[in-house]
Amino acid sequence: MTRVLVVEDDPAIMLGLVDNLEAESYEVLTATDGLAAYRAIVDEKPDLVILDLMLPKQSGYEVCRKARAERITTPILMLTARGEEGDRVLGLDLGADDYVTKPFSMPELLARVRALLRRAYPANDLPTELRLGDVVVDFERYVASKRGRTLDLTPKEFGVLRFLAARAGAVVRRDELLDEVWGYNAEVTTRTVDTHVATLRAKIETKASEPRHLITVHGVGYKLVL
Amino acid sequence: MTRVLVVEDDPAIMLGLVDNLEAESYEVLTATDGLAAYRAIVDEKPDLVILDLMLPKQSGYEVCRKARAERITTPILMLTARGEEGDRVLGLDLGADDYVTKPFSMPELLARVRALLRRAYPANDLPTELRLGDVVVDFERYVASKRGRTLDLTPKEFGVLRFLAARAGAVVRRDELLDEVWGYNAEVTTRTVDTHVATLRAKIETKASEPRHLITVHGVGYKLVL
DNA sequence: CACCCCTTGACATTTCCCTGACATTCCGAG
DNA sequence: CTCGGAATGTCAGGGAAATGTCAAGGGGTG
Repeated sequence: MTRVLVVEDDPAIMLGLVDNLEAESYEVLTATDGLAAYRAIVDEKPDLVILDLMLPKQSGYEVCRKARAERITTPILMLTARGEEGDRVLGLDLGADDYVTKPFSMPELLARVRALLRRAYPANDLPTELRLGDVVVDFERYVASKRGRTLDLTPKEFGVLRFLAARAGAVVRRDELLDEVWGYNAEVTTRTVDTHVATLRAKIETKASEPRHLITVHGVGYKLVL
Repeated sequence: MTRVLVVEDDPAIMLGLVDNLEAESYEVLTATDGLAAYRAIVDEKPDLVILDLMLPKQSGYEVCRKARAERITTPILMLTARGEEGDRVLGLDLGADDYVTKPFSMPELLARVRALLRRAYPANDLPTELRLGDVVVDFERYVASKRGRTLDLTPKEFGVLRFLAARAGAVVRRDELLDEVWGYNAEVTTRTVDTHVATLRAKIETKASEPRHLITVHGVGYKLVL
């Protein structure tokens, strides 16, 4: 079962979080100050951490920084209050993978938790390999080739291709791609997705102007046809 | 018809909410204090509650907690003011399903209402597939074919067809189609619907002048006959 | 510093949507 | 049954919106 560590000193918020996370059938661990949080991360190795920024003894981003310094890659979702605007950027810099500002809506937070888990542990529903005609992509090793020739794909291109492959055949909207590949609060235009699809086409399609695999569905998004 | 309970003590905000909700053709109930709100939730069993946080007699927070304690699962959308972001507001996860902060944008609020209702009552969902004689439509892949030959349908055509399919056999009025397919505040003539039905007929009917599936019900709307 | 990747903006191109005009059909009144 | 008005069918053009394309610039990294 997926284990989530919640670090929060406000009892009311803590209660809400625990209830809702348990309702989604996560196993929930708790901590109410920074030092305990860090110990829990190290000792319990949760699958995900929800970390309040303002904490007794040691702030959330201290915890975050320390964990990252120790090469702990557990995904961290930071909770920030509205006034702490500048901090949120800092939090992301220090290694948090996403953040939400308080007061937050529970459905949104749960959605982000799911998204983070999906991105961090892709083994579950993302493919490790893809074959498209004469193109072979190995998502684990980040290697791709076409007729034996190496294809240089960028990380984002791998990400886009992989997510499209996970839903092969179905249409994926641009904002879904942004949420999953770029992260939930990437401040990026949906047009960026188009460019990446374009460069992907240039690399994997035989004729980029007449794509046979990376298909545009006007007004909706893209789909990958095997 | 969907019934929405609005709990708000400020007459101006109340009026705006009621007007807009009724314009979206919800049936609107009202209450102006916490006690009346709780009674209304229990007695009237609305499909959704829009609940102001600061209320006379009993706060929205209290109402929410009491309702949840009684295992009432009606979706609750909490209204909070910007200044009220004390601990109590932050604790709203004790049962509210979503919140918006005042001042809020009406389109956003309406969007959240729709989202909550969709999540809470996923009953009359849209079909993912449709078979009409020799026509097959896959709404997920956005693919349609007739006797194996690909049919090029536009997004709006998919939308119209899908909604008609959801109510297969029943007559759907033009304004219903506009609301569902085009969106609630689309500024479009009902005649536009006719055009799209016409193009759909040209594509999926064997003889467009004698439709066997997309049937006109004079003076009312259209219906899809399987 | 040089390189790579990402992002964005401008511009070109494609696709689709809406409207208006006219033709046709439907339905109720007489 | 016939007629007239209203509703619907049909069609094509203007224009908006979505997407394709390309190049330039910024930020990070080695």
